[in-house]
Amino acid sequence: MNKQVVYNKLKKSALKMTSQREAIIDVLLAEQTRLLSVEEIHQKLFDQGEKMNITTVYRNLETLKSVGLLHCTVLEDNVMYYKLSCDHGHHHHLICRNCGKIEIIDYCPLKEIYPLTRQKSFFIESHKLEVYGLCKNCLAQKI
Amino acid sequence: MNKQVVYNKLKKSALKMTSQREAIIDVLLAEQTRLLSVEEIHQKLFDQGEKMNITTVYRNLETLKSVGLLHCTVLEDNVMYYKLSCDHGHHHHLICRNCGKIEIIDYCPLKEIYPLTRQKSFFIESHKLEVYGLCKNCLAQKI
DNA sequence: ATTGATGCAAACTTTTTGCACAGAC
DNA sequence: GTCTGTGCAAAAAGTTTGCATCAAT
Repeated sequence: MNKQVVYNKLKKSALKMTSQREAIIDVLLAEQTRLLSVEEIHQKLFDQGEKMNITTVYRNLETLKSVGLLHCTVLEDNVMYYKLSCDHGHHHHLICRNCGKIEIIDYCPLKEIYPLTRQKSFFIESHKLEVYGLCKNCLAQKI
Repeated sequence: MNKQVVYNKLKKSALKMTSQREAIIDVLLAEQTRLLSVEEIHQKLFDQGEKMNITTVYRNLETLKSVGLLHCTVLEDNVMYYKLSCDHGHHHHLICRNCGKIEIIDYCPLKEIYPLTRQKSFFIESHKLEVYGLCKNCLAQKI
């Protein structure tokens, strides 16, 4: 995901580009292989001198989510985590429970699941597959 | 899952059986094919005349979870949902977004995922697969 | 008798809302 | 100029904690 894709999507949705929104998007663009909580995003912005109200962070994440630019999930700690995502290119992730690093899994279980749901007359709308554990680095540090 | 399994597990963990705990377990036993939120559990107890503080519900769910008798997950509405589960018998679910009904999927993606994580040096600890949609009944009602 | 469980109230955390004002288009 | 976005304060929602008391073992 690059800046232009995000900008085009916002433009198409008649959303304005403000300095706050741009800063939030920059943080997300810079951490595309990591899940970030609202608190982490707000803290990173703060550290970069982009001091804004956390309400603004919440509202922008909601906006980005509503136009399909953001993926989010709740991890074991019951905290919501976010990352940029494109509408197209459905995929699943490995998630490091220590550092939040994510890697794309080149596998989707849909083809296995679909036949099973047919026989149960269950209408599939979406699915989630997440694998939790430790990434190479955190494993090496024996965390 | 039946009452005896739950009771044995609690006994082994030196946990006492109180009327409140029993009522909570009964609600969970009666709804083993449905995910329930804390609010729903509390309301069902209330309707049955088992009026207890919601703090007690929270504490008991935490207790049951800590001994491995309870499975929980956060759905699209950002609400935590619970159901009884046994330690053994790992499996995944179809979840109806309308009524919360769940059905077990007779498929686990672990064998497909494991080779992929080996080549990435990712150490798997756990995984989650959930399929969301509409069950037979809710589909028939065109919800 | 001991130790875990409960009720109540208060605190805490996370997220949302209302409103006046600012700023992008 | 219009309409969306922001900051601030307050509220709401969900969950946890401290403590005195109760009750299961």
